[in-house]
Amino acid sequence: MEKKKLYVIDGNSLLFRAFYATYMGDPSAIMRSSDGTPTNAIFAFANMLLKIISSFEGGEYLFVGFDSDSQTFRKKEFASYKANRKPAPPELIPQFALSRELLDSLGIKYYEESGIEADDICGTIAKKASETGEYQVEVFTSDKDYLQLIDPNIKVNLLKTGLSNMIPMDETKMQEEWGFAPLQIIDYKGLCGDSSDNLPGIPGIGDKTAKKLIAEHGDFPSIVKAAKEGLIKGKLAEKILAGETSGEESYKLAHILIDCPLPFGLDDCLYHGYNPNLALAFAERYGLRQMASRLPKRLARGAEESKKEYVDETNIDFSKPYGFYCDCVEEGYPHSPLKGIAIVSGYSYHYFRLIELETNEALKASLEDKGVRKSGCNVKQAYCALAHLGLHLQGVAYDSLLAAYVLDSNAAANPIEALASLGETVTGENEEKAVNIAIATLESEQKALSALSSSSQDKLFEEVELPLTFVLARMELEGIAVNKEELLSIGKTYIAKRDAAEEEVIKLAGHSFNVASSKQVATVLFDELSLPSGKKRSTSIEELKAIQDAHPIVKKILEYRKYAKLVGTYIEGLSSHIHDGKIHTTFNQTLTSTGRLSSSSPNLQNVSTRDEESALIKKAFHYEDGTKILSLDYSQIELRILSSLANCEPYKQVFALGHDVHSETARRIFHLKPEEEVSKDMRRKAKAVNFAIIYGTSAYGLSEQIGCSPREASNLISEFYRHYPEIDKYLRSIIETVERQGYVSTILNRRRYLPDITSSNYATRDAAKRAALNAPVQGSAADLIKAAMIKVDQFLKDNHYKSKLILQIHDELLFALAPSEEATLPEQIKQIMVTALPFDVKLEAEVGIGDNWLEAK
DNA sequence: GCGATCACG
DNA sequence: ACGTACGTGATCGCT
Repeated sequence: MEKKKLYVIDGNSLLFRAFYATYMGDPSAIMRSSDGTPTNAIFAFANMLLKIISSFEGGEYLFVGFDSDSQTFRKKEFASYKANRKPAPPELIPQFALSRELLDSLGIKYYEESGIEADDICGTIAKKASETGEYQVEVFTSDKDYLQLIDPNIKVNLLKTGLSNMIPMDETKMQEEWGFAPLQIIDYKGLCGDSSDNLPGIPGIGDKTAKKLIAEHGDFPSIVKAAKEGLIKGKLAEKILAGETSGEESYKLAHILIDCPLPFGLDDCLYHGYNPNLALAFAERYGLRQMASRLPKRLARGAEESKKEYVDETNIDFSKPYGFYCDCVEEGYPHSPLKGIAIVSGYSYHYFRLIELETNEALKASLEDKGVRKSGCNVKQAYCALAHLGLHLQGVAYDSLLAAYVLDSNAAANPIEALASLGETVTGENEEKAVNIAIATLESEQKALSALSSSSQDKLFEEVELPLTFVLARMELEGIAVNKEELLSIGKTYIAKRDAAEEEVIKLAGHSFNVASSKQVATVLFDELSLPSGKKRSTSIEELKAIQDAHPIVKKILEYRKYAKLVGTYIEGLSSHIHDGKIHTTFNQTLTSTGRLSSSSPNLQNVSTRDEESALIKKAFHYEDGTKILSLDYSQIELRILSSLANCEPYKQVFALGHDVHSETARRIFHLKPEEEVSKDMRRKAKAVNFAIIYGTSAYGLSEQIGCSPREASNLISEFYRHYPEIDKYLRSIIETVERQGYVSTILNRRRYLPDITSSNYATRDAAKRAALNAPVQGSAADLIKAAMIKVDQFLKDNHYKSKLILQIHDELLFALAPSEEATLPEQIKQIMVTALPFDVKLEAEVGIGDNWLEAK
């Protein structure tokens, strides 16, 4: 029989921890809501609670116990009890009341009572549950007294530092760490006391002696008895007898009550989920944006209070602002046909089916009227869907999908989850769902816009992401020309080579098997041919390259893989997306956590380019009417941005002088004299060092990359930092920032939240650190090219150029270039690109023009 | 539906 | 002692 789960939290203990974990020693720097109320402890406390309830699957019990501020029996009986305890810091005091509000808003049961302490309440609840035998109890506290509660049904999670670093203690762990049973912590406290509670214990007895005495005599009374009877000798006995009274007092005080009469039962602790309206109102009132975005939506309870009634109304006034949602056959796929459009104006709504839309001139005119303010969700898809009907969507001032993404790039990429992150629950199917998305979009608008403005992200939203969505829509609609016959003819040579390689592999193996199966490849290589395998019997490129000289089959397998990939993904994959001579990709604008775009169906951002033979695929990308391909590529964009963000003069100087950055890094880290040449190998290593810096340095990773010892790699990194100390300083400040505020920012205030930065797991936390180091650089590069795309698009439109922006590949823009514009346009676009954002470093872009994509590079 | 592999910046 | 560079998407085999 599965046991029920009960989580018991010592509220006071955790609030103190939460406060100091986010305090940083400066009262004026403390996190506050807009009205000045300190919220740092609440922020961390909420995160901890949300982490716990996010793991809930239903049927869990959760309870928080608090100290009441008035007298407790302990204080009454012992004047000195907790007398030395510093009063709570003034910034924490208002947060005690807030914590109750927080729990109410999350629907979590809590209790406090004058005269008893949190540990007695928690102890009583925990033991009550344990005694039924039906519960597994998890207690959370930083107070070691709680260890006495441990039994086969109760675990105590002791918080070490901060809130996420905790040690789960059970009977076994207790024995290992303390050398005695849970209940003996009381005897221990009687002997040693507890300085934080001002309990003296027996003066002169410390940790070691206490443990020894407990091991020899068991409990506190027996120890005193032994001393009296002369079983304990000398100075130690004297100390025990002299300190008996104070020890007795400490011993008594260390007992946690487990039988307090409480006016509620275990059933009242069953967690039923939270009311999203209450929880979001709380988060909004105190500016706790992260809390809003982290509320697990599975646990949201249907809002009890009656919502304003929306009515289905065909007669909508299309001249007033409205919300809308274009309902397509396939959600998120812009080329998918429109089924209908949901419109919400005031408290009226209507779902216009395709046929109703096509015959409603007022609605069509209004969609194209830039004077009518509209709020949508996934406006890029709407723009494309309407464009297919010949309608030019204008006047959109808000997109809830984009707003959710700007507020938190970890928020989901689809409408339902994005709206959930904005606090709107969307239900229903089909037409009803479309209407509800439009309603939720309208209802999310005010709070999302004010959240954007309070996080200084309003410009990013209004001037970058929203205008960009229309640029992307037009790029998707425009597509790129690809000649299918040429693509397939290039594919024929790949197929021939793939099949030849396959035949060879089978021959060398001595029997037929599926070469495309890595599992079967592993069997052949490692079992049948007994070739040495790296870890985990991996057959990845790196592992195979390492053993390619051991047997001729290995190179043939690599060859097979290369051509199989080209045929499967690029020849067959791409040609299936060619319609009427063009490929229309989808740019996902709300997917990546750094701010980059991604491309899918098909992905045109990963078309082969690195080796010549594979890059031939790009030859098939060309126009039939003389239109050329123009490619503009930012050079070393991430390194330039890093030098600017870090304000590193010597590094910026490399770019200002137009020097080769990898060679310059090589000169420095290998201590070359001015007249000495940079060897190819040095440059290769220096390039790897530069990348290691952007990706978050790890000496081991770098050593694997360049094939040297971790020691040497570590030296190279140190040398880099020695020459570019500002970069060292900047990267350290990034870590400090993410640890303090939980997120990092780009030049345009794009944020990346990294909740894993507080993980108790080293690898998880370390990965979060590397992501934090990379995000401002990768994200600012994304900001730059997005700003450039909007400006270039505007420029082409303003000057009636025929050339069109057709692809973005992170640091590269691809255009369909009208031959008549070849002479002047490329340079003008380049100027726009290198000045799109004011980075304090010289930016460069390489221009390439050709009849096809390969030639343009 | 997921892991392994490999394509890109 | 840990585990080992950031961000993506498509295809395949396998369960």
